[in-house]
Amino acid sequence: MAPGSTLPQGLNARQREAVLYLDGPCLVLAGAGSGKTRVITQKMAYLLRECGYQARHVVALTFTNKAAREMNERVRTLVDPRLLRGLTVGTFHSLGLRFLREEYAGAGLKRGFSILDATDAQGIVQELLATTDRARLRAVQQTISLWKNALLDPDGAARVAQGPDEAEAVRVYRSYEATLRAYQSVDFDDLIRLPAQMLAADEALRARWQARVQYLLVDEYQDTNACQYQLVRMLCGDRAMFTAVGDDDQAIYAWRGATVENLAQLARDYPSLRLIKLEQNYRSVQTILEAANRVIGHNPKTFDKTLWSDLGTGEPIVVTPMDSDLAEAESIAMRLSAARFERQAQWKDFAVLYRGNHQARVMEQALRTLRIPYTVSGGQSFFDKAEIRDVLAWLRLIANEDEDPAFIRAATTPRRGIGQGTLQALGAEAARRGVSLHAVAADVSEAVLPSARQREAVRDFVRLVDHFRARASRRGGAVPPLPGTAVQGDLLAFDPDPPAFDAADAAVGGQAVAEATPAGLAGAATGIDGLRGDDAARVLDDLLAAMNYERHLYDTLDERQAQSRWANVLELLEWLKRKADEDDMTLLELVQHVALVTMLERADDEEPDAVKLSTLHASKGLEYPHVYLIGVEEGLLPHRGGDDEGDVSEAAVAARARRIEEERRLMYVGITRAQRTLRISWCRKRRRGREDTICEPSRFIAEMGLQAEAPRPVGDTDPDRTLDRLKALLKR
DNA sequence: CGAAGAGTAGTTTTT
DNA sequence: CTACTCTTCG
Repeated sequence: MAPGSTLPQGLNARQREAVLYLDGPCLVLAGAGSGKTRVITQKMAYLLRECGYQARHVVALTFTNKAAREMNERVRTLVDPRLLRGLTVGTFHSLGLRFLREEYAGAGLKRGFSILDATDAQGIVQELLATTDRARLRAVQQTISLWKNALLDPDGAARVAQGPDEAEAVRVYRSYEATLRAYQSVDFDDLIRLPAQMLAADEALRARWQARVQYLLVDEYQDTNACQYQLVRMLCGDRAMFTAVGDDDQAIYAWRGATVENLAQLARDYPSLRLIKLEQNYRSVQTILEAANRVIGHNPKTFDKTLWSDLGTGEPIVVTPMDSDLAEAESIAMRLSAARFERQAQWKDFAVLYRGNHQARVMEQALRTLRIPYTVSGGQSFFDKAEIRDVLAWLRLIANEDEDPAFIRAATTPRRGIGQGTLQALGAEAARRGVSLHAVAADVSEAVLPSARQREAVRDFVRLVDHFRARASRRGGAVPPLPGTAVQGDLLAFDPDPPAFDAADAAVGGQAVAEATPAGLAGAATGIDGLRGDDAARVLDDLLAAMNYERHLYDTLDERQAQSRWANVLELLEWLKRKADEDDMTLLELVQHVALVTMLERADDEEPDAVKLSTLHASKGLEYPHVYLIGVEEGLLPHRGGDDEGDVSEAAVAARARRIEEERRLMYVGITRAQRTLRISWCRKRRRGREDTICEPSRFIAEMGLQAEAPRPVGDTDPDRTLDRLKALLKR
């Protein structure tokens, strides 16, 4: 589109209103498929091109990297690149990280603080709880996370905690926070909580950031939690120049602290809030929308909203009972083949959606036997793979030597003579002195480790780590600084205004209050953060060589696995080098960032022609011509929650009802992914653990109020004949 | 200390 | 069925 053409374009009246409204706070209730991304991107374009907003003053927040990426791409097609410099389109978490990168001192953090992912955090909780009971571990971690997201500190949590389990969780919460601080680390929740709290507490800080964020757009607003809401409010201030876009019917993240009430709360906090509803759906045929409307009609409504479309009636929705999950998968695989042929469609026109990740397994198997190409969404992320964590542990340790989890991982993989016993001894001493493992290891004494052999192993390891730390700190052949030397320089990749920070405060214990003086940054690229560009690439290669990691892989695994893992490591290296270069980030900044990133970036070349397998959660925001919704049974969808079945107390009943409502919204999300056809299946029998269980069809199927379709399994003969042909083919 | 083997438990959703 | 954990042995 030629810059200078009039915006907005190709919008309906409501969408247009949402884009043009700039007189104050604005809430857009955008039903599924009603073009909300279009509204946000067009509004950004409008702000930048027509209203004279500078890009660096406009911030758009999303929940997922995927959404952020998509928005970025779409806005790039609308606006001249020169006007986009400094524009922020990112997740809440990445904004929080950016904030902390500048304001770390105010949070009591050092510059090279680490971000612990869920796995790291779980390790800490496990240690504190001294249990390996998986369920209990998850429960406690979850509870702590919910408290954090509700802006409750351990004292606050103690006030609301009930029962012995929660009392214990409070205890763990307290130690957990102390541990994070000792590691100079933050977890995912802190990335939002800390900025929100700091902004609330410090007026000058608030003023500075409010000057920076002059217009804020928030996507998926129904999924915000108390922290995120607070952050939004603090960033907007009384000026309240923001647009929030959301859909209460698609709120599916209550389990991680999101509160739909934030939608209604917005109207209370901002009486001048302009409410705009988008109800025209551009995605689905009427049959599908009607079913979706009927299902969601069973939920109590905050905002009334009825989707409609003019895309025609469409084919009826088909519900099929299956004998087992295996039969379901095989049947769907065959149907997919048949349907692709009959409809002259592509594989990527089909999606199979399910409640839980584990359901993908059976489906994958069935697709593989029929040689149907597929991609699975979610699953374990690239950065969760063992080999990736192994390498990253080293980098993290170099960036932040206080981070014990990284120390432990790096010290023990590959094996280098440091095992349980050694670590225990180091750990005990570290606890006694209140310092990190690295600090103990750096000058390990005979009193701590009696065995000379162990001491030698530890010393070798520390030498290696320190070697790379020195390399990382060195610039142009200068002498490496001593350990503990203050880190200088504040090079930010994002070019924010004004450079909110000077550098020297790190030298005095990190608590110095920052003055908003424009920092003289010339020649400040010393210190550990200075590692960038070509240096980064060289150090990475050397580090990997020093780790002897490839050898380790081939020693411990069979050829095939070792090969694939090594390939992953190389890919990580390439990615790190490329990113460091592209985003002009230092390697160690990048290492921080990695916890937040999924490697979607490589999928951007072109998406392959493959059937999409996805959880319902991960499917939000996407659309497919033909959707198969599988495992639609009581107990799975709605998922049966905790074990408060017998509990008839008012609170428990209410909690159960709310859970069902959320599951219903999940069903709604699933239905509204479909553009043209929707097939739903459920299993009479399902393997659960070691036993088969009998299943009932989900109540949501009845709630769709479909035309009383006769429960004939051979309802459509044509595809079935194709199925038989395929079966015969397979036999041979 | 570490590797190989046997047993056992596990299945919601994600930044 | 698998992936992970705990145990035992070298």
